[in-house]
Amino acid sequence: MQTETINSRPLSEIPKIYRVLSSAYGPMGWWPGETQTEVIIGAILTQSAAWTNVEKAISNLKSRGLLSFEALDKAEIDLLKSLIKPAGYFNQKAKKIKEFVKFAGKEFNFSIRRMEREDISSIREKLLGVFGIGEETADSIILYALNKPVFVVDAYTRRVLERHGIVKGALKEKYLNIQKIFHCSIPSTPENVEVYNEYHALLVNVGKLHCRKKPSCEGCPLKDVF
DNA sequence: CACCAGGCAAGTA
DNA sequence: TACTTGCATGGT
Repeated sequence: MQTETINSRPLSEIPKIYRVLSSAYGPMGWWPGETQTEVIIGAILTQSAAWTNVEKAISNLKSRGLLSFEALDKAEIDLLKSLIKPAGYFNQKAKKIKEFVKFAGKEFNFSIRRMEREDISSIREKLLGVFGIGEETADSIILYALNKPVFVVDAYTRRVLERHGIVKGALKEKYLNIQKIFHCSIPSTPENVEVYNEYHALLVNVGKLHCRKKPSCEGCPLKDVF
């Protein structure tokens, strides 16, 4: 047994936040994506981009039949750039997608099934070795595409924890340390995949509504709870 | 007009 | 290790 408290607050506040947000907003239905491959490509495209713009890019790819690893691997990179343009950073992201599918081919013979057979720490390490895949994107792929229990930490997660005084210095804290707080409170087991999925979506949602620069805490379900 | 969105890599000190 | 900067479109 290790960390029982976070800044002198009981660890049980993590699941409590989840309960409050869940009853306030209900099922969020993340991640939007018809296939596992689409979720993975979406995870790369959504890096520092608005989801509405990512949808346009994915729609463009889909209409050209470019949502399979094999097709993406064969496609001209300039075509790829033109199709994903709405998602922004298209030069960077086209290269990232190319590097990812090359990795998927070499390491897993373009098979998501083979990718799923890896255990979490192994696949996470491999993903982090791919150009363009950082910690959040790697964990998003593992959770939302491969359905394995890792908690995704993003900027909103940090802002919410910071704003409500749950974790002081959350904005600066290392990714794995923030993640550990959630893993210690809600164990990384297959039964909790749905909880991790929903929890991350709920944090992004409440963050968007109430945790931007201008404090608009009015109506926030977490107001006066912590 | 300014600001920012479900980050990351590369460069600098 | 700890900052800083470039990457780019589209909505508010």
